[in-house]
Amino acid sequence: MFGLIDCNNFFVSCERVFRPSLIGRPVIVLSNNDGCAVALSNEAKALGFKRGDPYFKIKAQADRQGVVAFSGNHRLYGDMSARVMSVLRAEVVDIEVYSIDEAFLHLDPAIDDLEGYGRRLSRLVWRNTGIPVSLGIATTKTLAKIASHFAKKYPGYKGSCIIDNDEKRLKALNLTPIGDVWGIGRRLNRRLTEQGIVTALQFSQLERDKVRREMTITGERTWRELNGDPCITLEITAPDKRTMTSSRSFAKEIYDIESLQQAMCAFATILGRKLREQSSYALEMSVFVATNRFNERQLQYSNAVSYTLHEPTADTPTLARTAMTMLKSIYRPAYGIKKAGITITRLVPAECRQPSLFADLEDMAKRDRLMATLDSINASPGNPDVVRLAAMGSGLKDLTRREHASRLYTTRLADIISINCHK
DNA sequence: TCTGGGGTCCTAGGACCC
DNA sequence: TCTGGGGTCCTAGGACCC
Repeated sequence: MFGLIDCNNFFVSCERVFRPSLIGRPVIVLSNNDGCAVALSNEAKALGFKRGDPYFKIKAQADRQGVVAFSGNHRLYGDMSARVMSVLRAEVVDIEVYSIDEAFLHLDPAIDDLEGYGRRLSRLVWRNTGIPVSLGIATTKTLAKIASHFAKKYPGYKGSCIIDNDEKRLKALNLTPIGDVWGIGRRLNRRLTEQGIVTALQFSQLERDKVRREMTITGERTWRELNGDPCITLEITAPDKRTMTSSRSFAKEIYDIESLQQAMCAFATILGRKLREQSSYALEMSVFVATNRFNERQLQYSNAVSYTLHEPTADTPTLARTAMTMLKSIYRPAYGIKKAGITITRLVPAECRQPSLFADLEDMAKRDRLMATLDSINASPGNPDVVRLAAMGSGLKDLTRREHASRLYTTRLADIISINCHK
């Protein structure tokens, strides 16, 4: 059997662990720049706020209604996620970490009371981490997803819902709008709805060949999974990333190249660290800039340039220097840049790294050692990112807005919570 | 004034090979 | 007047996910 654990309103729940007084109150977590609402508590949803709402449009109403807003604190969320996953890993046979707030599980079919087991597992995660979760159990991943929606929606399930026979399956599919099915996005939802297919049950009763023809192999897989035919497997080890991007929107339009170069250094720093984390090297890099697409009065400009490096690299200074040079070729002083970033592609694993014919191997080894040392210093919990490129200046801090940030409760010693006990 | 960031998979069509 | 057959690789665009 497959299980799908989904953390409820994950970012909001992370904030509430350290501010329990916010439990039961409307809370939202904002995207970069305090731009959009990306996570909402049930109370905030009940007030009509939606994921994706621009904060500046809802702020007045949110303030009036006592909504507490947080800037995204992704370091905290990443650490809380790791805690949740480690609790799960200790309990189940196999686990696929599917996203920051979700994991698929292989459950031992020998367990006779899966329903009770699921409830105990949900409760254990909550007890050990403070994060409330919903668990769905079924014979396929897609059905487990549906089961988890029910577990989340109806408190009666006590955190765990199981679909283990055809009667339950058909009932659940009939109650599930087609757009809520994993694999059916906005476009397909509209197309199917136009054809009168509005529930998952109706979709599952279409002719298989027709689904294959109109929705390709991915649609057919969803169809099979809904019909109880498992064809999406558990991926226990995450494959290496094939591309990586680091990009940001800025708080204000940027006209000067110095600030953009500073941002490039910050992006290169992030990508260098991520490359080294998965022991990969990048062979190609592209840099992009864009004006504010929402500002209709402004002349629009967006451009990108890409470049093949002389040899695969994961060296932050090399990435930064390259990006800054590339930036110059697309930089136009007349345009206010609202968003910029770097994408690296053609990533190769360490064992396939081929230096150029003229490479200075000693220098390469030296740079590798330097980066390893840098990573180990910056990994220290007391003070993350102490060593960085001078060209980075204050990095993205000055260029982005984060007015409602919470603390790094779990990864920075100075931010640890203190509790005052009164008699 | 203020609108996120980071990924993957699949297919069609063009380029190119023998 | 007549112009093969079979294959791979790459990329852009569209779809999806969180």
